[in-house]
Parts: sequence; structure tokens; C-alpha cells
Amino acid sequence: MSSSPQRKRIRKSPADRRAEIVDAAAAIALTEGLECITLRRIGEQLGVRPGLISHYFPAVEDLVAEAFGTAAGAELNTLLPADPATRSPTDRLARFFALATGAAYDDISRLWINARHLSRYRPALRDRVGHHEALWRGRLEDLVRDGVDCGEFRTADPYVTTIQILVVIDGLGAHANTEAADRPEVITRMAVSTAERELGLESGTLTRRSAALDAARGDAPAPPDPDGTPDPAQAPAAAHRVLP
Amino acid sequence: MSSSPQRKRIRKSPADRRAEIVDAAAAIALTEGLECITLRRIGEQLGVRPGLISHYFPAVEDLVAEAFGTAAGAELNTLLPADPATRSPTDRLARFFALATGAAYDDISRLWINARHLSRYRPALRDRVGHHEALWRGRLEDLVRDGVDCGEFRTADPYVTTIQILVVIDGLGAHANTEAADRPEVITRMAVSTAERELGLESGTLTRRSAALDAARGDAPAPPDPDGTPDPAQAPAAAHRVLP
DNA sequence: GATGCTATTGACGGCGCGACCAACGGGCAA
DNA sequence: TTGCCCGTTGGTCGCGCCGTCAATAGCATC
Repeated sequence: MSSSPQRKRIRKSPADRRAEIVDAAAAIALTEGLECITLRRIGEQLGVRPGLISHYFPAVEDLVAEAFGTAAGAELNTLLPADPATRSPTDRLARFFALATGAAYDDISRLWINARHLSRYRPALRDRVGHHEALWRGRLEDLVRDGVDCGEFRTADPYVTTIQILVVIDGLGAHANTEAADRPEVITRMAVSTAERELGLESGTLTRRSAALDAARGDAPAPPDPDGTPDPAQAPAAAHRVLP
Repeated sequence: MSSSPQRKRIRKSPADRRAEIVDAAAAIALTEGLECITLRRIGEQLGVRPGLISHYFPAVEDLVAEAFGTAAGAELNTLLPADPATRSPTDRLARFFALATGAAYDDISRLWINARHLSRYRPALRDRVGHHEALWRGRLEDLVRDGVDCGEFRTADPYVTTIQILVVIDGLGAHANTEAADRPEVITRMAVSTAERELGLESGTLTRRSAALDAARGDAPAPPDPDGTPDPAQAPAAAHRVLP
């Protein structure tokens, strides 16, 4: 019902259209993978001819990078809002782990794996990935420093601790495409445990806090609901070029 | 000098030819990526027509899976020889970390990222990746158990400890395509530190042991020297299809 | 040296992709 | 209402890929 085969052409402002394109691409990146960001695929999604996408992004690679940035940025803002709100660092960190652990985070893990691999062949994407790695690191490090400043956390080197946490998260996410679950609880909790250990928190602090937050939740900025595109179809169509 | 434009065709036994194809594919997987395993690319490498590759592997995906398996298997045998030889578990583990850390291991990290991502679209590869994850896990777990049995290591749950180590290694390797180095020493050592902590070893044990082994080295099964293909060219040619 | 099996060739069809461009026609400004 | 700018179309290249198949020619065997 969304689009009749022959729709009257709709003219939008460049800014709107561009945003629409990037959003659609980000949604596809998240659900189907960065390789599926294709002139034809995005055009179909928006009920628009492929050439139009080409018009806004003369080089598809730039759209891919942009889409990754949008998706990763949105997730980061969900997990670690730049605006600290009125919560304690411990609460914020607990919330972070609650959201960054479990199957709900799998799409994001997949996206990161996807992007880190594709970076091998796409310089523009590689830059964007590097940029967002720095963003995530910075945001988490700020949180750690806040916690240290107000006495909730204890660590000699917030920077190192931050990276340690991120390394474990990356390591846990590496299998998002291969092993679904069936991992011991201890492993699933590994990121939290690392944080608690390195921040001088009593074991269980972050998890208990997280459970409490779960109960009280409802004010969260909204979980993962990027855009339309309801179709998490797993088997797309065709090609993956190494160089465009 | 390797192949004149019009070579006399050479007829080999199916077994030999097949092995040759898989080896070439494995080498390309390691240096250029699994997406570069292409009928044409492999054929060119071997001075043979693409159709021949197709003859031995009617579905390219199977060759890709096979190539990954060969490369990953060879590396595993280098890092954790199935034949325990005459070394103590501590020595073997130290050697493992010495080889699995640093830039020399980057190609392998890249391969794993590559495979884990591509698994999303290629069932045959996904199976193979799962299989090799189990292999690596099993091999390392055996080593841990050996160490526990002979009193060198202490851990309540060898299985969990094994996975913890592997998670950290995966997390460290995740950036092989994006950030070259410039990581604090503490981070680079994170896998070793995790092992030492979880195995009840004094900090520095594995590194010192590794340095000693470095000095005495020369009998090692050979570092990373998989096959011919000397060309680590970074910018291949063209496409990557999602589904073949 | 002749014969036959089969490893190997060469050529083709079909696909999806990105890039390009001249022509069209919405919808805002005059 | 009219005119015109520019967002949008539709079609067309050329590319690299896989999969298929009859024809060719090594080479072992007799």
C-alpha cells in the first residue's frame, strides 16, 4: 500500500531528501548489512529511481560511510547520552551495560563487524569507523572520569580502563553472526565484570543497579527503533564489490 | 617469468590440483580477503582458466569455506600444535601469546573479522567458522587443562577461562583494519594479563617466559609463511556479492 | 605408436552493480 | 497565471562475477 507502481513524482528539498536517503541507508545497514546499501536498493526503499540516489551521493561509498555514521551515532546516543541527565555515573554505566549486552545489541555488533571488515577496502568508511571508535571511547571515558571525580569509581588510568571495557565488548560481539548464544553466564557478564574489577566496584554492583533501572524504566530515549524498514530478512540478493 | 601468456596445458591429478587450488585460495584469503577468492583470481594465480576452478568447486562458496579452513587451521597448528612436544604448558601458553600478539598476527585477525562478517551471508562459511572456533577453543582448553593437571595453572573452570582469553584476543584483533597501533602497552598485553590473572599466574610470568623463548627460538614450526603469493597488495579489484 | 579416459579449455548467457546524462516536470517566485 | 529552476526520471553504458557446456588435448595404458 505504500507505493503504487507508477507514482506521481514528489519533489523534496535537497536537505530533506538527503536526510531521507541517509536514514534509509542506515536502517538497511543495521538490518541487512552495509553491502546492501545499493543505488537500486535504497531507491526501491524510498520509491524513487536509483539515479536520484546517485545524484545526492555521486560515490556510493560516501553514502555507506554516512549510513554507518548515522546508525552508530544514534546507538551511541542511546547507550551513552551526551547529555548526562541527572543520573549518577554508576547508574549511567549500569544502564550502558544493560543495553549493550544481550541479543538486542546483536544488530549493532553485526554492524561493527561489518564496518570493520569493509573498512579494509573502503577508505571513506575506514575514516568514519575510526572517528566513531574515538567517539565511543571518548564518551565512555568521560563517564568513567565523572565517576572517578565523584568518588564512585576508582582507577589509576581512566583511558586504559575505558579501552579495556571496550575491548571486552568487542570481543563478545565478534560472534554475533556465528554463535547465537549458549554461552555461560560468566562469559555474558564478562564486560560488566571487567568494568567492576577495573573501576574498583564490588562485584554485582552494576548488574543489580541495572535490574533496578529495568524495573523503573520507561523514560529511556527509546531502544533500537531507527526507522521504517520492518524487514529483517536475512538473505538479501547479490554482489559485494571490493572496490567500487 | 612465471607463466608465458600461452602456456602448454599441464594435466595434474585431481587431488594435486584440488590441493593447489585450495592453497592458492587460502593464501589470497590471508593477504587480500575472502571476497577476492574468485574463479578468475585463483585461475590467474595458478596460470589456469577460471572454468577449471569451477570444475573442482561447482559452488565458489565451498572454496571460500575451504580456504578459510585451511588458513585458520594452519595458523592454529602454528600457535597451538596438537602435538604437545616436550614443553610445559606455561611455555606453550607463553609461546602462544608471543605469536598471537603484535602486528604479525594482524593478517589472521583480519581473516577472522572477514570470515565472521561474511558468515552473515554464506551458510557454508558460517559452518566452517563455527567449526574452527570450536577447534581453537578446544585446543586452548586442552592446554589449560594440561596446565591445571600438572599444577602450573589454577582455575575453577578451564572452559570459562579459555573463552575469557579468546574473547580478549578477539576484542584486541577487532581493529586490525582500522587502528594500526598506538595503543598503550597495557592494552596490548591485555590478553596475557587476562590469562595470568585467570590462571593464577604471577603477573609477567608468560611474558618473561616468552622473551626467553624468543632468545632460544629457531625450532619453531615456522612463523607465518603460508604459501607463495608474495603480493600483499592492499587494493584489489572489484565486487562483493552478498549472495552468489 | 595407437587408443581412450578425463583434465582442461574457451566461449557464452545472465545477473547486479555503479556511473553517467539528456530530457522531463513539480512547485516556488514573479 | 506564467515562467523557470532544479529535483527527478529513464535509459544506457561497461564492468566483474558465477555457472554451464561442448570441444580439445595431455598422458597413462595397452
